[in-house]
Amino acid sequence: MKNIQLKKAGLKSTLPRLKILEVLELSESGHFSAEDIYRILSEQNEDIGLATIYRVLTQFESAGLIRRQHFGDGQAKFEIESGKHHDHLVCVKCGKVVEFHDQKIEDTQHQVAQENGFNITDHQMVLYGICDDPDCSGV
Amino acid sequence: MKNIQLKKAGLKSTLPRLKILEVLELSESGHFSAEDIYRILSEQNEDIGLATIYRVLTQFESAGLIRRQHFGDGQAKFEIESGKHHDHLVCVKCGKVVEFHDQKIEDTQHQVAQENGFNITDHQMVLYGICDDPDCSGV
DNA sequence: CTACTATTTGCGAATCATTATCATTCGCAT
DNA sequence: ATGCGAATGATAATGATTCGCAAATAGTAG
Repeated sequence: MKNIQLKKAGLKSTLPRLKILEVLELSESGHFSAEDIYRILSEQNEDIGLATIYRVLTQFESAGLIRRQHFGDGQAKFEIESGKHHDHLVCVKCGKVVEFHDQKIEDTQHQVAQENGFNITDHQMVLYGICDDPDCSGV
Repeated sequence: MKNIQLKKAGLKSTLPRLKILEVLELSESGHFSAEDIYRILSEQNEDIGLATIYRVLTQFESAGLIRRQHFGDGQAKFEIESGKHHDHLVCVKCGKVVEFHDQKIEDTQHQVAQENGFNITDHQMVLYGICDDPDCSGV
């Protein structure tokens, strides 16, 4: 279970860490801000301090359990590290986030980096737009 | 000159605006934080308040004179809107920023968005890596 | 099971980038 | 030169995130 995951990551199994991991893993949508997690846990009557959430998220990130994303609004979003690299489409109206992967783009990115003498360590691509949910494009 | 540019943008020609535009246009590197601009102007003994710089940058952005970029460090970077769309390579060691453009990637992005029912309004792609400056990859 | 020590947590204060407030100053048409 | 609305500067306020430190806890040794 989750306590094993934490052990592997070199982190003591504590209630806050288990609960936070649970929230991150449970959802489909999967892109949470620290504040989101704080709110969700509060609703479950788990009184975990916001500072702890930030600390734990940073530890999870270092341990490679999660990834930190920036979508242009002020706050960082966190998602489980699935191992499968992907990029994001973000709806600027409703905030919906869709993941996608395109090998052609990935390959080209590396090629471009090489041409410019860069050794790529990471990259981020976010496409902003309006999604086709009736609530969005419909209005 | 620059005061014409400001007029066209519907902005009064004032000293702070002229000076800020000057800084943005003068440099090669071309990616400044508000703080950078504040520091540069201070060194020229132009005592322009930081609040004004933020305000003016926001106005320039709305007017389409400049673009706001987020490179993952906390602060926004601003660059002159050249009209030619491009993306960025950022050196995580020395902070060097290189611009590039690849039509193949652009086309694919639109295609991906379409497949997912998104109507793209904007996008951002940043490749992070280590550049080939001796100071960087060499050390 | 109990005691011990190093970690971890919680709380509030601190920090950083950015924005808002508001009195003063400035640009520009009269 | 005058007047008025827009722009500026200094500072307080905000939102996200981090720090500092005392109190609570996990994992371990006995």
